[in-house]
Amino acid sequence: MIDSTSAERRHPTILDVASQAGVSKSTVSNVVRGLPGVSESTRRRVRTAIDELGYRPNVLARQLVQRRTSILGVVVGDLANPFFAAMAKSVERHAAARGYTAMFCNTEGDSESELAGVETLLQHRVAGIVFLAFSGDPRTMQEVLHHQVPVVFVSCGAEWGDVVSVDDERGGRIGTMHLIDSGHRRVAYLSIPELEDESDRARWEGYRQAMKGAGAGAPMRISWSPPSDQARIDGSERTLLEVFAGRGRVTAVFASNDVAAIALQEFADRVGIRVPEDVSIVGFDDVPMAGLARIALTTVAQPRDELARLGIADVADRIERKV
Amino acid sequence: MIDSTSAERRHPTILDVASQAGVSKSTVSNVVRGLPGVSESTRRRVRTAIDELGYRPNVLARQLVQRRTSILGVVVGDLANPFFAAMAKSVERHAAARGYTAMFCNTEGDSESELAGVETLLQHRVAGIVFLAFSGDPRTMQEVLHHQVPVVFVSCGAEWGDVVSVDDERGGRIGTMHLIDSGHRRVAYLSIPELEDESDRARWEGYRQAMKGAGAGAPMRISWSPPSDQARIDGSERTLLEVFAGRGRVTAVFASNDVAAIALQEFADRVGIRVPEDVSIVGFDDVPMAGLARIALTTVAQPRDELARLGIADVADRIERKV
DNA sequence: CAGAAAAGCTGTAACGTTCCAAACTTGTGA
DNA sequence: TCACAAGTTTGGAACGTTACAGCTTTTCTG
Repeated sequence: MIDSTSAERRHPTILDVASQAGVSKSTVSNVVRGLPGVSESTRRRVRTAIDELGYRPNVLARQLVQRRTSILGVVVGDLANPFFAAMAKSVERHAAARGYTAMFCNTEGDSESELAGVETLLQHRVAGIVFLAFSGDPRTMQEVLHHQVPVVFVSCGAEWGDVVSVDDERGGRIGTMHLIDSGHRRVAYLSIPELEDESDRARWEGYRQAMKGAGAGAPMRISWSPPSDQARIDGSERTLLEVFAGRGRVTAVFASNDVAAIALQEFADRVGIRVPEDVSIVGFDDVPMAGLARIALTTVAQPRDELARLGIADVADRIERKV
Repeated sequence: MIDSTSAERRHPTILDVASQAGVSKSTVSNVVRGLPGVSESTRRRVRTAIDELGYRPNVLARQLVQRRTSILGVVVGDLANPFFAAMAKSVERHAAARGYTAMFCNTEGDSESELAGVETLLQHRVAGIVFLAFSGDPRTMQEVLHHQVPVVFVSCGAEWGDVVSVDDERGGRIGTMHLIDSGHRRVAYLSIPELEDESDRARWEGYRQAMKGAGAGAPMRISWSPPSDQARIDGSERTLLEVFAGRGRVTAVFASNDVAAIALQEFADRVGIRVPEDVSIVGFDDVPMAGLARIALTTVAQPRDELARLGIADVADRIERKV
């Protein structure tokens, strides 16, 4: 028995509009796309039909025949990380402003998820990809290169494709110099293993240069994974603790990013090290929460919104063949 | 003249694979989708061809014929807001786990962008929509209802559609009770106008009940937009200052969300009000940064990840007609 | 007023899949 | 050896658009 009550209403198509308005689908298509060569009266008639039926063009069909979408893939490391969140927001905004829709994929810094995410994006035939984080995995690179999709790396490094980013090396130098100028000699460099990438490398380089140039102490690199369970001090933390105690202790830290800086600050609080009395911290990125009064964190600001704008402009231009 | 050097290589299609493997497109389709009824030898041959050509099925075409996508629209208020960021991340993760790709649109709390965003999602024929924020605009409602797309509101209210959310009223009551139990009588309720929604209303209701039930002072509502320029104290802040000074001053604040709580904390720092000595603050949401040691904020936790899971499960089940 | 040009409109062929009924292969038992 | 079933494989019709050549009209032009 046919159940007529649950008759599934379907999206009206361009043909429905065409017959309702008494014209051909081509004409409807022209009206929808705002092309010239349609008389004002016809245009009105079609518009009315569209409103009456609540017609919305099927982007999928459109994109299938045009062989390109208006979707931009965005690969992000961790949406919950304030830096990425702020970046993601800007990217979304600029993409929308240029007529693109953003499709995000979160990698958690894991190259498997990154690969899976990129694969999904490519299957959706995204017009371009914006990397806000990149593991460097060659498989991902292969995948992207093979599909010849315009790619831009924003604020994260790669040895291929366009890169839009602040001068990390310079930033590293500036931040470190700030500490040295404040009288510190023993300045350590702190990074989080999960977030180590090209940018980190460049910042480290800037740090090294500054230390060397100023004749300060030997460069010292700390790679530390903040524990998720903040309850107790584990082995790695005991080691960390030594760095700030005893002879030749470090008096200042240049953190590769604000997340590291904040984690360190928090660690210091926990174990009774005072900031900035016992140790000074400078971060990188200037994520929103770094500005909170109680987290007195000196930081090297990144022009996030500008980076996002440039990144989108780059892919968009290439998609639209303007370059 | 034909420029053969820049010959634009195109994505291989199912037909390319078919001829390479010497079978029909139907067979390739069956292999790709892992359907039974294909001999092992054929399956292998097709797989080889796929690898050789780097074939990736065109999701657009697939979805066009199936008349449904595996894209989930996610409407979010402000990606840079830690609460939404954390939520968005969970949503993305759970969606991916169930085979859906998330397409975000950021509304900035503006109902025009919300409408535009939803329209875009609908044009992309998303399989469902998850609202993490909703303005209540009837036009948005109309749009969604007309297209009969499964919708779920996570942690934000609406008078229609499914809602997954914590019991805001109860949360408001608990948070307020906590303050009253600590001996406070004059407890104010603080919200940020831009973030006022159904949830806020319910929390306010819980607050009111607690105040009334405990025979504490009269309910007092503060609606305050934290200034973006934190440099100087403007008019609205002068008023706010009065609340915490003089006779009958407020000794505790229940903040509608952590963003408000943190803004208030920051304000207090700036003008020299000590927390919790001079005033106690309880927030709602438990956003990641609220846990930072130096921001000693009491907060009513939201089971973010659980909410996200439930939300996704809800739409996904409905999309898949399991419900 | 013929002929040309312009304007408006339409029909058909893609786009790359899935779906499904029909057509082949085998293998089996009578 | 034949009929029949089960297991494979296939061709063609969708899906809802856009692109574009071609067909009518209408409007100029001399």
